[in-house]
Amino acid sequence: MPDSDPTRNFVRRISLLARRIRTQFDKRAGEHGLTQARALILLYLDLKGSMSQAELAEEMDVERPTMARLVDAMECGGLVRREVSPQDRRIRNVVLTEAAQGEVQALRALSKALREDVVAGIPQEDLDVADRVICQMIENIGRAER
Amino acid sequence: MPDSDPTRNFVRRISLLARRIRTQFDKRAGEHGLTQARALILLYLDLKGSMSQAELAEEMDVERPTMARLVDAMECGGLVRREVSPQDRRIRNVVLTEAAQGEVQALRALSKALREDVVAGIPQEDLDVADRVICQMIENIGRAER
DNA sequence: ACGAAATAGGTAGGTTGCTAACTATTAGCT
DNA sequence: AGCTAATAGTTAGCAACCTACCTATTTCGT
Repeated sequence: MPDSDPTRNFVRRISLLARRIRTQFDKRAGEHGLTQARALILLYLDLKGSMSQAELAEEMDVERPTMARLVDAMECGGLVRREVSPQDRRIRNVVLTEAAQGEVQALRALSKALREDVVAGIPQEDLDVADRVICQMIENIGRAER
Repeated sequence: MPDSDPTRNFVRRISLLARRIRTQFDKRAGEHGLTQARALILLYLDLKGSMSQAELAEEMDVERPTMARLVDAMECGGLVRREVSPQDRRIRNVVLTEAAQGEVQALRALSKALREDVVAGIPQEDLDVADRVICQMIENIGRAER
């Protein structure tokens, strides 16, 4: 960790990078009436077809109320439907509407393009190291939470 | 970038790490009635004595309305005071109250301890690489915004 | 000196996170 | 069968971000 000063260190840069990427994603996805979080839900549902809110929340590493709110907004926008699960009456399975399915390819392309912008000029081995570091940090912070 | 799938990649992990760190910081700082963002402002003001909102916003890489709102909350909590600048009538210099000054050492220690938890077991050379990668990404996303 | 451009702070509204707590349902244990 | 614990979804409230836009002040160029 190059900077030990809490006002100017790695942690702040991680947060800044995450925010900037999100803002840029939102901007690019805005033409589809989507944001990063919502786009991700679309992509997950496209992959898996139908998921409960709790499954989505777990996949996306967010809490259940967050997911409920996101799904609310998307249901209002006609992008997803909630269906009662035949196996368990607590569960609301979330599925894509036809309107949403038309967006998926564009979102994949958009996401790919943004990623390419973000990693431009960075050697693959450096990316691998950074990835390992981030994963270890996530693990470390998880341990610290106990 | 090891994962090209937008539902499961480095970008998501960056966001997750930032969020987890913040949540843990908030938890630890909560005993002082503070959150990460507010603590940072305190630390900046402790370093520099008095700063305008615009300066604070720039140092912390947030937008001015965000800073205004943070300072509002802290002013309400008796942690900072706003003073009109003698040089420029637009500017509100933000200064620490005495109550806030008593928190600074504790916040530094808390911040240091959390950082140590986050980087535990990671070799310094890996941390250096990761830092370089993050900085390059921030630069890349800045370029992509234009 | 005057007008245009830039800057500082502020308002309003939107988004996405979190926690605490609650109700309803299911799973597990005795 | 009955009770407890866990799970799914929801509500409420708080926090921190962003953008668009506005007013007031200062700076800059002519």
